[in-house]
Amino acid sequence: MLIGFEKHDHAACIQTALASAEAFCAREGLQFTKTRRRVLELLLKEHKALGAYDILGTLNAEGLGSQPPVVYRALDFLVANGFAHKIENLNAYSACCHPDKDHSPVFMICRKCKSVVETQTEPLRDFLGETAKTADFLIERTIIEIEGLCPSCQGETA
Amino acid sequence: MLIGFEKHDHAACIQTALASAEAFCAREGLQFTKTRRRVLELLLKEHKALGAYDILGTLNAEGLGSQPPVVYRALDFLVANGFAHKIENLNAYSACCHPDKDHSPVFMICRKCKSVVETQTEPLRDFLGETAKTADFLIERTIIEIEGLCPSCQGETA
DNA sequence: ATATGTAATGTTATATTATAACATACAGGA
DNA sequence: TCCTGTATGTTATAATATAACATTACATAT
Repeated sequence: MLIGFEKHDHAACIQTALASAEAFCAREGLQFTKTRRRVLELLLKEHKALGAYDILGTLNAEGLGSQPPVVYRALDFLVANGFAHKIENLNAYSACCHPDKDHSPVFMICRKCKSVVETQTEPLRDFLGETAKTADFLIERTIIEIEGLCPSCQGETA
Repeated sequence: MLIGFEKHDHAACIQTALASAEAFCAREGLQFTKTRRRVLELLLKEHKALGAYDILGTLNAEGLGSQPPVVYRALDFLVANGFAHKIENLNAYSACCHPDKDHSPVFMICRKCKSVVETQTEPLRDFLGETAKTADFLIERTIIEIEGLCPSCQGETA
């Protein structure tokens, strides 16, 4: 299991994220329903991006829903509340690794194994803020995705 | 017409970009065919992102092709050679404003009017390079998109 | 406990974006 | 001329996403 492409205690990683989401929902009066929780669990399983229809396949097998709106609603909820992110480059979704902090994430995405590492970005944020200010542009969201090869995929053939 | 959300001589803008693409193709032995040129012209018309099917609609009306592969092939060519960029956030395409330089573009995208401004990013690039080096990640492409409201859309209702 | 309003879910259908696969044409060099 | 690589034409389908509307669950005010 990888984070920053390094091994880590992933079980703890999952528990922390779930507990954090649960606490946040309780605090904000949001419903952390069965389907929403399950989708977040699936996203947390590995540090990879999952497509909506991959997730839907699992939900369907588990009797939690078989139609696209089911998974898109759950994903919208998770993204809106900062528990997950959409990886625009892949049209796929990834659990958030830093759900507590207000942040503009930077993703490193391996084009080969689809592993996703999320890091932080204060300096870039400032720089982009300056850029936007110059153009009188109002920033609502920043998308920073780095596509390439993770350490373990660099050695392998093509 | 806008660039950096300001008025400019857009006719010149278009001519420069087309001439630059033409010269590049001549130099590299690439075929700047009728369809490829037309798609680039359409992308250059305004500093907005166009969807593949919008472009296809025009091509079809002009007898240049009616099937999706026609437009996707042209777009692939333009993107591969740096004449256009894909805006991942919109699943749409935008002409490149700086086709001569090797660059990692930064896009400011108005979610309301879909206007797109492309700027440059040396400092970010260095910073992302550092980040990637730390993680031993090999960068192949960087995607930086800022979503928000352009100056003229900020005043308007909603 | 019951009515009411809001949030969530179920379901059908369809829109939008993108590619696979294979056939044909065409240009330039051996 | 033939070969080869590039481009185009065409059919079909895959993959991603949303609209629209019906139904259910749930909190809470009465």
